[in-house]
Amino acid sequence: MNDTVYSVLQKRGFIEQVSDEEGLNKALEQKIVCYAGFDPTADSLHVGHLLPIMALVQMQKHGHRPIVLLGGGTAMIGDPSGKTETRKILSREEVIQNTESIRQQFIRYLDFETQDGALLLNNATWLEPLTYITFLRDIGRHFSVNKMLAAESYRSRLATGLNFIEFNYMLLQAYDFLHLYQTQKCILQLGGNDQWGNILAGIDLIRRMHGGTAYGLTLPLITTASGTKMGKTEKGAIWLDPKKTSPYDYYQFWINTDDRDVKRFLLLFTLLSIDEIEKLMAIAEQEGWNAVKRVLAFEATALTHGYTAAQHAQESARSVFYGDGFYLDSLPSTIFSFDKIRGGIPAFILFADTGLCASRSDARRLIDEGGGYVNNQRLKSFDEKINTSHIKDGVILLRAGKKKYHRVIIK
RNA sequence: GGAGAGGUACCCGAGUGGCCAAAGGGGGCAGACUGUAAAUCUGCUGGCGAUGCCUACGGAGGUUCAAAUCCUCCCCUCUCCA
Repeated sequence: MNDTVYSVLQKRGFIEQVSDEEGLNKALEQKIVCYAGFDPTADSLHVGHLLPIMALVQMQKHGHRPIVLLGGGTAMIGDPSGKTETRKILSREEVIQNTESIRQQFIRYLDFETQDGALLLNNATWLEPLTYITFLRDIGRHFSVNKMLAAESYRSRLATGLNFIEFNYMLLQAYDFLHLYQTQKCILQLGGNDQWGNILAGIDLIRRMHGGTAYGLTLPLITTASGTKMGKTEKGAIWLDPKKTSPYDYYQFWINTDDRDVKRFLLLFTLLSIDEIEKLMAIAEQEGWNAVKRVLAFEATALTHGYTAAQHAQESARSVFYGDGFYLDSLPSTIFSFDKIRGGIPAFILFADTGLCASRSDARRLIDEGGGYVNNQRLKSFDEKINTSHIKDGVILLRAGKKKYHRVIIK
């Protein structure tokens, strides 16, 4: 007997809370339609979105129909859940633009082509035409303000302040669920745990208006073993768009996973079977964690950027960390003219101009602290001149600290 | 609408005329140690070819030799009352 989706999701660590475990299990015996929403608040998805995506992937893998709901309408409002303060309201143009660029990114993960394949919808389609009075009468009357205020996502905001526009977010998300229930027979919503209240509101609305039954399942908030929110680094999010986070950096992000997180991440963010993952754990015991982290990084990169890009990233990493690392095109790089360095250019200016350092002052600091390298030779002074003698095969290899490499291509 | 409190760097938060590019903590970066891990210790953490100059304590003006600090107006947030 094959495992059901539910038990797979459970074993892999996808499940935080379920509205009605027994009922959902029963419902999952048939093919169902489920959805997860993604608000286009930026022009790319990031690693934080990966969990609901992978959950949808697992659903599709097990024969169910996933809907990707782009929040072109809800993004205009701004979800207060899990946020400590109101975020700035995006302009219409931004939302539309973001929606377009995010749309493309889902194609990698889900199959939208085959019959009954995944669907991609935008809630702006039905939210924008709503009229206020009608909405209040039809939908608004089903909501108890007392109940809403008791919801964690709002309660935590009462101290710091909650704007009325945000207060409405729950209604809109509930309405989305209702709409998908009516038009697509969608009976399950997946979402982050901070969405729990919003999801329940949808289930409730469906019951009140149609006497229908729907389910909700929330995914755990993924924090790393060291306690930080996953996928956020000081440089900002790890994006899924290769133009914003290169496949090489993406691969490096996964390689740098904390030992304690490796197994969990393999289960959540790769499609390797549970058996295979167990085997990898045995390998970690014998050969050390790096071997297994390479598998994690490769699999995760391949899912997001494709097999070839993952291979390139892996080769670059290997060459840079274990070889001389010169010929690798997937490292971040900048092209400079020969003229620029002909007369010799001070190292700190070069570091700043490539973007490897945020400013010249930053570059001076880095080099003063012994963290600046050219061709893997540590620089002694920030104004050391870099000139044509440093070019090897048309490239000067810069390095900041232990891991950040940058190629300067001289043309 | 009324009364009160407040807005300081990436975040929290001290500072109530000069010694303030602004204590302390967190975060981050670098170094050492390592396994491209974790933990620990040390240094750094606005910009500028730089023992100095410029910009910065919600915004705009003003007082002063000197303003994060005092005054005026404005904007925003919170608490209580309506």
